Amino acid sequence: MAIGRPRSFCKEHALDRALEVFWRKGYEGTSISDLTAAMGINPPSLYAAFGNKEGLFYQALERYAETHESFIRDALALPTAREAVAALLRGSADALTDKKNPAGCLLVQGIAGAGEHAKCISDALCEQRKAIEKSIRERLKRAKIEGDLPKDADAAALARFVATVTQGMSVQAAAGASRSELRRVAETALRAFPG
Amino acid sequence: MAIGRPRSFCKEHALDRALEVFWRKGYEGTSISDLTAAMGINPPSLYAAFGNKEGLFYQALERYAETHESFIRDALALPTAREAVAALLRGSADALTDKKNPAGCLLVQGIAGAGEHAKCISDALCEQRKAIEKSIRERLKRAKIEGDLPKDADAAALARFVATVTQGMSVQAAAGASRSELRRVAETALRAFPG
DNA sequence: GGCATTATATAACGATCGTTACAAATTGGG
DNA sequence: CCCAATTTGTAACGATCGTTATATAATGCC
Repeated sequence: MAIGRPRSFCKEHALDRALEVFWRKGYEGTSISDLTAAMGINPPSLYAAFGNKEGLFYQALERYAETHESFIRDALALPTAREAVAALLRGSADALTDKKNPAGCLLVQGIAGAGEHAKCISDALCEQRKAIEKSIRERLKRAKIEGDLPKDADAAALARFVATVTQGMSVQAAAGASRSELRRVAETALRAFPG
Repeated sequence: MAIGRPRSFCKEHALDRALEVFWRKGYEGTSISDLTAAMGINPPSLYAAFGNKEGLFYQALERYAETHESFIRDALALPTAREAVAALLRGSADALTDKKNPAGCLLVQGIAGAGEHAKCISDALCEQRKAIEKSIRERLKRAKIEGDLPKDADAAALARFVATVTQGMSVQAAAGASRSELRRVAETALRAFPG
């Protein structure tokens, strides 16, 4: 059992609030004041619970991956490459314009001004994007083996294309593009996909 | 004729230096210190010549449009829609990875953390991106009239798709994607284009 | 009921942000 | 040659940045 004065706020709930702010304003655009206001706590509580701003961001990023990127794995689990990519693109259009969340994708919008001191953050987001692209690529490679994607298809190039389109869709969403507009982008992109 | 002590630096050259910094670090990621260091001048000279940080950014943005977006108009002037879009996508791949400049596109990377106070900047970049998308859309509409694009083609959707791909390519370039990788993205995107 | 332990709120730290007084320096006009 | 005009470098402004001392409040253990 814990000894000492008990924490007066829910850590998970506070983390969700922090994620929402980082998502909306980017890492550098978010101040400790913004965070403490949104989380309903004072700076010392934030530092005691999450280390510092950078640590808090990483934890928010982790939570983001769990709660808002899960549709990617679901999509890639579909039986064929085309179904998987279609679900990924359509799911991105929907997720990026979900009115319950800030528009766009944290992995793209969080970059903020990557002035030297935020390079670690920028790198972390970049790594996460590359990990997603890799999971798409692996799925397409498997599809070539399983036969639902032509043997002469370039899995790496197709995966990069799909990742590029979703990242572009994030820029569009942050600029105010509607869900139906992004869905049309997804359908158009699908025309470049074999099969 | 000008009366008073003459300016000791070249305004255009200084603006180019400022553009390079904004391009590399984004608006909010760039400090006045960064700017004065790169421009080789002191703060009062910067403020006398360009107003303030925001004014300087707008002037840098204008210069960016003149010097680094001209390939877009050239591409759209080609005889057919397919040639125009192909040149636009391939030209983007090349421009975004030109080693003489920061990787990526100022209109995408400059967003920085759009904390309230930078909303005007964010809006300006958004407007510029939309203007480009519109010029693509107009070009495709003309192509439908001229007959080199099918009458049932959706000019707005295609234009948005092309704009989305170029914006995604900017994210990829900023993350270190190579020129040949982006060229393959361009070729893949072209497969979604009619004709 | 003290005691160790932990979280709280207030208030401040040094650093940096964008911006500007101020005075010295350099020009053309009379 | 003095004056008005403009730029220059230095140095500082108040505000905010991320972070942390400090003291008080609230808990479980003995």
